[in-house]
Amino acid sequence: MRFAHGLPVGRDRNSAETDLGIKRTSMNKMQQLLYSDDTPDALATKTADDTGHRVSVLFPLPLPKAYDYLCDSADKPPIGSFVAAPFGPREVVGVVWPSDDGERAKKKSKVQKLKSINQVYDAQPLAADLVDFIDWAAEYTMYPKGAMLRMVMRVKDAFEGPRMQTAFAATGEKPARMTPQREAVLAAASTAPQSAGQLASAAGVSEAVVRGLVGAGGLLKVDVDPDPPFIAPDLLRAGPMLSGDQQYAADFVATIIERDEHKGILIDGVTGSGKTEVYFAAVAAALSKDPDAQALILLPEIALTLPFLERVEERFGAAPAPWHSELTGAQRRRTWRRVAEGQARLVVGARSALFLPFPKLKLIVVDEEHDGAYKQEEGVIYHARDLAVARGARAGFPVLLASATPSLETVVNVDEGRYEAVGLSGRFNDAQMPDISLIDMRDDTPDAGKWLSPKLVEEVDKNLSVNEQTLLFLNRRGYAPLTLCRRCGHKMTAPGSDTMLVEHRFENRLVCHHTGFSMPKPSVCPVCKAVDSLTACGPGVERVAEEAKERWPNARIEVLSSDTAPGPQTMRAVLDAMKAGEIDILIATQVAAKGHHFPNLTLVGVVDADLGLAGGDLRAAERTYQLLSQVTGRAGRAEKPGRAMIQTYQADASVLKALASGDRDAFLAAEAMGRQELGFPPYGRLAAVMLRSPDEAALDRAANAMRAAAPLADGVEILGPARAPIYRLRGIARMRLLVKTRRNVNLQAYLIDWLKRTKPQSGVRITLDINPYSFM
DNA sequence: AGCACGCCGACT
DNA sequence: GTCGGCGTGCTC
Repeated sequence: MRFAHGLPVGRDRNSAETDLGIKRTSMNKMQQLLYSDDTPDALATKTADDTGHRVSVLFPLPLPKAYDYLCDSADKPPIGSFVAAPFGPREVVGVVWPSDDGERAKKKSKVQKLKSINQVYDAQPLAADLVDFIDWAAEYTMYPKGAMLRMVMRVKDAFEGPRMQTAFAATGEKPARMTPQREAVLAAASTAPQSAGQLASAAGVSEAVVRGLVGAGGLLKVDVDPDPPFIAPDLLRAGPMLSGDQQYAADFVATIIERDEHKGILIDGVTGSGKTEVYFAAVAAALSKDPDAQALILLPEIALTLPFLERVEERFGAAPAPWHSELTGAQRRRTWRRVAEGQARLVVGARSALFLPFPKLKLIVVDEEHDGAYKQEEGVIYHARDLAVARGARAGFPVLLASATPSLETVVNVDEGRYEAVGLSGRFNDAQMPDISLIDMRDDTPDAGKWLSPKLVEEVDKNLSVNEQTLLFLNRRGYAPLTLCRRCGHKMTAPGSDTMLVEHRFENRLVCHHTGFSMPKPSVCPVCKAVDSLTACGPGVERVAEEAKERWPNARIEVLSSDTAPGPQTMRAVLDAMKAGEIDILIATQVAAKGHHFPNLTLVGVVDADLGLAGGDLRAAERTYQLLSQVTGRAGRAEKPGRAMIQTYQADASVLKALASGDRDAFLAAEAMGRQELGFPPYGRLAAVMLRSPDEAALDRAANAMRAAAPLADGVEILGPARAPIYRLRGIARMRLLVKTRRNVNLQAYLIDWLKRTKPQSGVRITLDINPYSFM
């Protein structure tokens, strides 16, 4: 794929088809199903209104279908309404759902007594496109519909509307008897209504004074909404001047928004090329078009920082509604409610923001679309970028994917004409791309117990001598990734897990990065009892920092990783110090790779480029390219191009050669060819079937039985079962089967058929991961 | 997800 | 003889 910069690439095709399109399944028609063409097919969203006062209700529980209830036919709640209904021995809040016609037909033959709905909530019903999306996403990911609905309803009781809080507002009248205390309270209340406690503390008096003023007529009791509305984005506010490329891209996107149709659109441009301004313009266009329209900007969790929110505020004169894992309960409720009302028009959020109850979503932007953080790996497993595209395709609005290093999936979608693409060239302020070179560690070997090659050391020396900053990148937290007994060879692992304990020397502890387990570093080997025999093997950032401090005793050296000892504020402080030029050498994990601009950083050293290539899952090379391209891109500034040195023992690896030559498109083409030959995504479909059990023998039996039960089908290949790379985790053993199919096979239908033929084994749990990214 | 039903160990 | 462990199954 090559982009003529400023020109849209990709044949025009009207189809809103994505790779995610799947057919509704009908169990006994396997042949038809398995080889059906891929066009997505509208799921039934129409109301089967023939049955008067009967409604289906879906509960936010891991249940695959909705349940039928009676209701007063006079005020039958529309689809999407929140209702409370008796369910088993208790009452549960659910959502009125489209009834499944097939299910209904079955039931009509049976006499069935239905219970009645208890209550219909006053809240705005969920939008039809969200209901449709939940149905589709459940079918695609193979999770029960109710589990998907739970993603929408995770904010407890938010649909009940505001729990009004009592506040006191100044009436404007002064009671006859005034005191200094009363004056102070009235002064505090004159700005905005506040609670008795707030007024009392603002005035430095007791709450008795506040209550007294109510009786005396100076204050009035009012109910206030505890969730203040969001300030509307100012759509007329002028953004910065756009470059020619940016303007072209913005206009191109605006045309598609104007046409009100779905398109996946890749915004392709290096860091600093101004992708953000292009999609800000798109947001403005989408929101201007319709006064009720809403837009969502998705970011990988890690990029969702205060600086980004401030940038949005600067552009639109108002902070967006935020959505991420760090929000407090109250903040979460505020965003959820205001989004549901349509009041919050611009949301900036992490992947789960996709499940907010937008009544009129008209645009989704997926920034850093290649980022692995979009893949939810726990609970309901889904890929937010893929679901975002599917949501836009089904609801008929555009979805923008922005990246400097787009995923192969997206690039192939562009090449095959399913997505559009606009390219941005050049860096802001004419900053140059860094000069990247490889250091072959076989020729340029560091001394024993050291990790920096002579060449890299020499470059750092040069940089120090001209007072420019250096970033040494190593994607490994802690001091050493492996702790080994020199006498008996025992490797320290977490209890019940096949995970190595990582030494963290700041805290003098051994830590498991997978389970969270940690222990003080023992002085005796737990197996052979040898004293002081435990040895640190391999480097982490702390160890490289130790080496750097030894080598450059006069340089200002800092370590930065997600667990830099004293706490999260430290991270901010280190980043600020780096920006301010108060650090000469920063040794960091990937937390430093994203979204920070260090003006005096001119040298980036990648300590171990081979780290991400080990293990060899299908996306290892791609991820390495993306990560290292981002990290090395940190080097350089307007007046002076930066340089990056990549240490590797695999200097012939095509990924690294492509990085050094800057030929991204050649790398992608080679990578695509490799995937195509093997039939891996995006040229084939892949699903992981994971089995877990505390009982290893039972797990083995179950996995083999499952393999044996796999139906033969043309274009379907079963791989495994194989033990997970981390076989035991927290006392649970895990095995995996992979299903690889041709692209025209309905993978979900195959899996349903397979699972039907598999006897459930007691104590063995099965989870499915459609299009897996993690193979741990 | 809850919650009940149901079938095997250590207690009044 | 009961209290209670959590495996299995159901909820319109």
